[in-house]
Amino acid sequence: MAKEFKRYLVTSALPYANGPVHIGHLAGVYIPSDIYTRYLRLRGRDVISVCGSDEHGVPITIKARKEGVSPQQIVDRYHAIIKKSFEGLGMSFDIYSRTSSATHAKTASDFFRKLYDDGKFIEKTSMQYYDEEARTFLADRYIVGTCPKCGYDRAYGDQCEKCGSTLSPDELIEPHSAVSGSVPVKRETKHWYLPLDQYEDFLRKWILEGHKEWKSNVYGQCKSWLDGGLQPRAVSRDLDWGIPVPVEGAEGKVLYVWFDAPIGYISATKDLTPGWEKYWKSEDTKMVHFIGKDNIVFHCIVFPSMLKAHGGYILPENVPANEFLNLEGEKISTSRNWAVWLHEYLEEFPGKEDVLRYVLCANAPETKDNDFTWKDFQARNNNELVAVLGNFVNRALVLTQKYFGGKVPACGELNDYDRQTIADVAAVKESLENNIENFRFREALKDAMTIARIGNKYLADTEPWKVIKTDPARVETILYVALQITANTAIAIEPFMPFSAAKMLRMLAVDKFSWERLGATDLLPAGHTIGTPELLFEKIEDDVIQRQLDKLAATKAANAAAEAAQHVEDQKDMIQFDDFQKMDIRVSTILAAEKVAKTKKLLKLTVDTGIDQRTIVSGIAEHFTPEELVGKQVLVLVNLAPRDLKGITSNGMILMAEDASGKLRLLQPDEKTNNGAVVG
RNA sequence: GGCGGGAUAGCUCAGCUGGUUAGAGCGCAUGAUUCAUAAUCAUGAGGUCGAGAGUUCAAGUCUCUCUCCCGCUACCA
Repeated sequence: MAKEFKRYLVTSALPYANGPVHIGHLAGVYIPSDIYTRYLRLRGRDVISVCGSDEHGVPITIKARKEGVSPQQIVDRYHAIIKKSFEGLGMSFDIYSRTSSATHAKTASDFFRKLYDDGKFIEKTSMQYYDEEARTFLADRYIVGTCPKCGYDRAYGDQCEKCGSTLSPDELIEPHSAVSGSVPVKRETKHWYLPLDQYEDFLRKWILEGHKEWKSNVYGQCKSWLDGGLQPRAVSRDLDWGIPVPVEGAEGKVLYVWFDAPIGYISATKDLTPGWEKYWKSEDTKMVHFIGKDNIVFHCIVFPSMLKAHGGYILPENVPANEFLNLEGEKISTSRNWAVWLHEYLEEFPGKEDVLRYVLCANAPETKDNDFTWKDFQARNNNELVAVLGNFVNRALVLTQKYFGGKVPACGELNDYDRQTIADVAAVKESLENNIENFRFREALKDAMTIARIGNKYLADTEPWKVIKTDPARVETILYVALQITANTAIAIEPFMPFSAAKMLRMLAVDKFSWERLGATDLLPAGHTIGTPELLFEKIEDDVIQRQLDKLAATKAANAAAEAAQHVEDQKDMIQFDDFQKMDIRVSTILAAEKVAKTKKLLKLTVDTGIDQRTIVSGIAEHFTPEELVGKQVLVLVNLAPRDLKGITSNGMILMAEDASGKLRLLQPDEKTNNGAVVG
């Protein structure tokens, strides 16, 4: 049932070049991808691993504008940082490319053009916001206004970063352009859509029937999308940063970043090798996409549909998406600087690349979100890498130096226990391979460590330091076996910890071992002289960990300060007394409150305004329970135009104050007052 | 709200198509040991498998309801 493949194409999600890479990216995508790739290489398979920076899209242009530099300067900066830090961690991409390259521009452009020429797109015109002053269409994120939910006055047209609500530009109060500050107008614009609905049958068959072996989070998500019905998806944008839509009359339009990014895998392969086509167009190539869970739909639904529409390309065999990694119990956030940045780690922990690789693999969010803590980092280093792996290697080598002057002793007759130990080591191979090929890297890493554990036990049980006094010949055999186990360890840890594996080879004075020899007992021939033992890993002391924790605490304090500062919003524009007089605010009493069905935030309130009893729908269900509201007096803006929410007409607005943490408070008279009392 | 994923020893996780006393690593306790970076080895104590119902001779494993966490999604003044 398992298909045979002649070659492998491994892709890793393109990091978005508006910031450096952090441990979340590594644990979710890059560490697994590198382990997989290195493993395949060791086995002598034909494999290439491609990656690169994703350098288009709106957020980069916003960041550039904020800093007063060009988008190109932004991506140049982060591309350099990311590329260098990946190298520092030992990521073994065959190529790390970028989507601002000439190859990519041509590849993506040609790809679009082919689909266009073959009539695979549908064209649609729609009304979009347009900035007349800057003469440009505005992406949702370029429209800024007041959030209708929380009142934050710098909410974007697609999302409010204060309260996290998803928005559409139409919902913003007083929308204005982030480019010029002018009030945008709606104007007609044409875009190209990929009719995903036409690929439903194909996707259903391919994924739901053909790939039941995919991870449950991936399969489930795909099923959810397919069952919900797919919609045509726009693949172009009105923007001046990106790859121009290669069609007449498409000035000012570029390819949607999610259309061009996955094509980046193809262009990277082209830059790598003239023989790129055999990796992308031969059915006997196994393509695997390593991504995070936020990317599932693009890699399982959109990109495959694009490839299918184009024709001639293979589809991914598997898309092993990981969940997310948290940091010290909180979500990693680039904007809030809540992260451990790879480039900083490499500077602060020189020579400890493998420690990070080990910890992130051992704690990878393979089945659910996980938490990275510095304390766990320290414990895994000290109790596992130092105590189990480093210690075993050290014992074996030091004993060899001590008793045999660094020469591998001859192997005498093996007893039953020796044979059993050797068999135990050999047995690890199958499990390890099986786990890696099925993307269970945590388990695979455990397997690799098992070899060192077996080694420690072997030495404890055979006690060469005692036997040397009575039976030196037996010690020769014991250390011969122990050294073979050491050599086996070096092979097994290579995909996970390449730096340490290389160091072990140096200590053993060996060039390389082939993976296929894992389990062998003649890796180091008798008489071979090994090198000088060094420590493979070092203990990490408390003060080092404390420094990292202090750093995070400082970040937290800085964020809190920034939030507090941000909270006191600028005074709004002056108004005249008459403007204020227009507002009719009354003291009212809440008579009844109930949750609006099928919503999370809405409460349907019945209030007595003194004027009448009326219904008001308010988005406060996350802050108040219906019970605690009933009987309370509040201030109500009663002459606000009615608005329908979830089919219920809301006649007015309850006035609230929001504190720095986002919590809402009711405003009420300090003493019970008659309903209908005028506020002014 | 809809959909998907997750909830198993103090911590991080395994538990395949339901079947004897629920496993591993770390931590903890006790003992052994000293070649080794006070590392190692052995033994042990820790779990009403998120809550509640149901199907079954038998459920962590199937069904339903609920709670919490994460993601996607949605006309939430």
